[in-house]
Amino acid sequence: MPVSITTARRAREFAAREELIIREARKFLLERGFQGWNMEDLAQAVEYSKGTLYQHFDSKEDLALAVCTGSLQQRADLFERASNFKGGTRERIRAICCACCEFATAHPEYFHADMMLKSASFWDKASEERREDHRIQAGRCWRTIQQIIIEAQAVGDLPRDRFKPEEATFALVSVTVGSHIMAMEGDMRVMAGITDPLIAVRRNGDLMCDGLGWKPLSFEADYAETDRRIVREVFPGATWLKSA
Amino acid sequence: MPVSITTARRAREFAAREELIIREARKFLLERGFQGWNMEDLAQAVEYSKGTLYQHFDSKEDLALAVCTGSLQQRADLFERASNFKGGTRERIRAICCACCEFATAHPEYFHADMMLKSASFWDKASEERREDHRIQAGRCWRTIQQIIIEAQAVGDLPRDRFKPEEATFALVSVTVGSHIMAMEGDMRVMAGITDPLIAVRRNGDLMCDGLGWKPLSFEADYAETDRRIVREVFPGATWLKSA
DNA sequence: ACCTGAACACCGTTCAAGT
DNA sequence: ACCTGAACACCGTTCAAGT
Repeated sequence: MPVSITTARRAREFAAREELIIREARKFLLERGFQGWNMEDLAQAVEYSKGTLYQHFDSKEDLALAVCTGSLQQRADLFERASNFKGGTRERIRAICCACCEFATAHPEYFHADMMLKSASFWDKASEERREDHRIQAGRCWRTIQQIIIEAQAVGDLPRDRFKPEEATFALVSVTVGSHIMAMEGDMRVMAGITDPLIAVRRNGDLMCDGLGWKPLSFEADYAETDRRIVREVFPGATWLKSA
Repeated sequence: MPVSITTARRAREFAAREELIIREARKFLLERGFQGWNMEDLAQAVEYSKGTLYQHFDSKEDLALAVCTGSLQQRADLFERASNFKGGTRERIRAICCACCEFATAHPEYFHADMMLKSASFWDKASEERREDHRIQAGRCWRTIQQIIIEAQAVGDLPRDRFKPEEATFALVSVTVGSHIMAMEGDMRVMAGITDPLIAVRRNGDLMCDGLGWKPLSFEADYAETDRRIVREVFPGATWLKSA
């Protein structure tokens, strides 16, 4: 038997096993947080030994980063899908905010995990390859927003003279991430009188768009119908709009 | 000797030792992150045994939370100082943003530490007393912003009909926290073309105020002189304005 | 009454031995 | 060639012994 056939199958099986590990690790991260499980638990869940886990991942952190990158890839997919929504630039950026909601609903563990990624010593313990993978997906998310902004400035929906496109992108990314993080905290929700976190996140995105001068401004137009169209055309089956 | 005199002195000495431990732990957190040191290291640094550390703190997390609460208290102090700035409501909220810069300069470890606080299993490991202390200081920060917003709505600088005060407070808190977090990341700074993170944070705060319709809007007025006044009157010796 | 540090427990990681 | 799990290392936490 030619070696190449065997090695190809082996490579597929190896990749499939890696997927299995990541899938189980995602469940653990979601249900118990990074500290709430150990490599022994995970080895039992995937029915391999601890040693085998380390054939795939340099460290527990490396594995957790792989989980996060997988989620981030889906986030980027949703962003790109949203950016193709047929509508004005402000409606399309609204679709991106809806993609955030869709993502947050599908990956409720992600923002907790994202906090983990931002704690100091985490990245050092992951392999350069995984870090690069993460950077690629983060870049896709960034560029999707950036392109809508460039287009909005080109067609005159967004002022050209007040800021560079990347400043606007940074503002939108910051407010979205910040809102998600803040809305996760119970105390914060009480103080802010938040009943539905995702509505609060979309609202803040809206306010930032208004601040950028992105026409038509949120209080000059009624976007309720746009939201319904976004759900219908881009995210059928979405559950996060009903209470809006 | 009356017992009460001795116990009073003991209590003072105990409190002083706790301060010492927190001070050294802050240095470690700043220089090495939560994982970068152990209780043995800290015991040596403060010249007590590990057992003594546990007379003060339930766990390493409990101690780290105490460090963070200490920082947050100073943040709240700066906020309250800033809110007394003599000027319009929009100038006063600008002073709060400057307080954030002052705080970020004095406590560069805080935002990394804050990420740690938001990771899942952290709070469980801290004592209820420390959690309550942290909540109190967070509440002070929140209320300082909230009061300026209420005042701004009362005097007509801020629309009354578009949102409740707590929605506006939530928006401002979210964008500020989100901007700090995002501006910490090297990749993000490159993509966003950020040279000075604190300028980017203030800029985003400005854009959110514009989005709220907080008059006078940032592009209708020149706040450069206000910034200089804020530094002169509230934060003399500040280093974060020069490059603005 | 207070402090100490040896001992314990837990878990991430490695690697010699097995198939 | 690949997998295993005992062994190791590290460190947070406890508590019996000491002063």
